Amino acid sequence: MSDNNPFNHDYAFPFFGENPSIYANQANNTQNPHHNHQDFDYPSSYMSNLTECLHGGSMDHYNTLSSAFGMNNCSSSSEVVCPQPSIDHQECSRKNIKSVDNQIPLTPNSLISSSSNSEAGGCHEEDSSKIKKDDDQCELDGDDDDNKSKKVGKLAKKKGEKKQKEPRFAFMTKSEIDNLEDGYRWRKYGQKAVKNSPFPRSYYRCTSQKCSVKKRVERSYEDPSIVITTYEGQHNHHCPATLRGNAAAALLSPSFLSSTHQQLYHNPNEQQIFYNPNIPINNSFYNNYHQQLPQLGPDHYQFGLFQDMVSSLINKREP
DNA sequence: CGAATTTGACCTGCGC
DNA sequence: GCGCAGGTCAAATTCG
Repeated sequence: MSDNNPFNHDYAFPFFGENPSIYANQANNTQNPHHNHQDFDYPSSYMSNLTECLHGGSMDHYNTLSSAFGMNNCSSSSEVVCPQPSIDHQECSRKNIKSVDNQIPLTPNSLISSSSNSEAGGCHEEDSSKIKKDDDQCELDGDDDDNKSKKVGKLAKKKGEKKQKEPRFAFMTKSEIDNLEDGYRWRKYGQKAVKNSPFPRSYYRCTSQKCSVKKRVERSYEDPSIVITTYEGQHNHHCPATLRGNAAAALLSPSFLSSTHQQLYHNPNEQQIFYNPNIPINNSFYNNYHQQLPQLGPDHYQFGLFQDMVSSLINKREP
């Protein structure tokens, strides 16, 4: 696993600014009517496509979302990145972390490279795994280690059957909160130390029956204020906790926005537009705010720049 | 007391 | 084949 640069793996990052200087003016301009986050003019394409993505649609929705984010050159991508808040990194630091290397791996190559069919259609990967492990268990008959064989029996999968990776959808957000309230209910099933990072990665599964959607939450070690959340799979049910059963509605609900908003204003250092995870820095944003942005031209505010930024963010690591 | 989280062990895949 | 890192399981623990 030598390459953790998501851009080398079909990842697609939507354009969320990260360079504080870019938003400095915006942040300090309390007179700006747009400074009130609740008054923001969220691009409608972003909203609708996000809704589709979160709510489970076809792969086309991922591509559509990419388009909404101005990532047309990544249409074949199965992964998209956006922003969103989550864990308290101080809390992470407090926790016992086994290994301590680090690197921010938004991901394993396996994501992209692998392909098969066992997990499609909400089929749990454990199911196929169990089959193989059961086979192994048979082979191990007579072994003395009952616990081991028991455990092994639950993890296997059929020989020659590769796990199919669900499309992933990731968010990068500047936030002190790690776990984004997205309207769905999640159960944490694991936490792992990330190589070269002091911050662990948490694994969550949707608690709804028959829904195999997973989510990973990790914090950038380069910039601890940045949280990377990755959704894998698509919900096969309605959002349990909200408005019109719409996940995006939940994500963008007044309560969520206001809580985010409050959080931002409680921290003077976060009075920047970037911190609101619901605002994509795309063409719409640029068109609306370019007068307040550094005079770099629209090209500098699109995919390429963000890619470089995130690449360095993710790849920079000490030897 | 049931649900959720924590955490060590184990599995899988990949690079060397 | 081996070692490493990511991902998952499940018993133990904590929480509400």
